[in-house]
Amino acid sequence: MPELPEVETIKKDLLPFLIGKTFTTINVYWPRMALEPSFDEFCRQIPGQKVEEISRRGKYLVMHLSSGQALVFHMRMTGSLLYMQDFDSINKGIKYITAAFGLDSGAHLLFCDRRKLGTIALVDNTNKLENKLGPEPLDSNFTSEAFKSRLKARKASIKAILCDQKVIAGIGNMYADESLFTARIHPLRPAENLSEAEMEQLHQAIQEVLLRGIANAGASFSDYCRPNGEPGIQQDSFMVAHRGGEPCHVCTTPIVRIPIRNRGTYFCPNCQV
DNA sequence: CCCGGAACCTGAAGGC
DNA sequence: TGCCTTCAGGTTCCGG
Repeated sequence: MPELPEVETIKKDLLPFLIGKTFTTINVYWPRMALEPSFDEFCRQIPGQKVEEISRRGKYLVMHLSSGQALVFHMRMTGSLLYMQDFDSINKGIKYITAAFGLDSGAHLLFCDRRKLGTIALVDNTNKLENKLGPEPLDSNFTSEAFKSRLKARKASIKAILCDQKVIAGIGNMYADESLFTARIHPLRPAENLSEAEMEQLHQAIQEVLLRGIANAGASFSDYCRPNGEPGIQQDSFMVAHRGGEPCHVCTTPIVRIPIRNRGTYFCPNCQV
């Protein structure tokens, strides 16, 4: 499930192949994924546009186009972007293609999504995106003080708060669990009850965990893969995420899985208090 | 504003 | 072997 490190990896992998290239064709096989503007306009306005820049905001991948518009991708749970030098649009055994972009280089960019929940929007500006997202956890302005102020008076569990994109952008289920393990904080603790020291530990843990995720090119537990089709290796470095029943790396206590907000949450009941 | 739960999706995994 | 149920989790919407 692509979270910040996975989307950052996709961005870095695509950059050298897409910058300066122009979309020549667009085929959308699952019309509901094209959110904005109308489906017809989406298909009409993209051909002829050059990719000038690619950025990431939270879990969103943003392609800045020559018209000044932006193409905003969200992978949700099972979406991935594949870059293919010689995709012939007939059938190469690639499954779950929901949209295919042709490029003037002859290559193709494929959006593949088993569960069809991923989305693409063609927007005039990213204001709407900015309005629903909190700060970037790896930006220099995301200070420990900024983090603390966002946890104040929040009664919900710290796990739920970490996954709230308006509090911090880009953290999802896996990296929230890893951050809480690293900071030795129990996921069910109400956010407002964390001590100053715990909030500082968690602030640092978030950055460590995300940077490691990026260095390892993301975690391929599910459908996520890099644009060249290869998996990331971060899943091998996770301490608790998706490791229910396995011994904790620190104390050997079995990792526990509980639901929080209907999300599987993994933690060490001995290390995290 | 804050919080929690349902809906959107469908392949994979597990039970019988 | 095969049918059936449950699970997976990011975002949006809705009700309290």
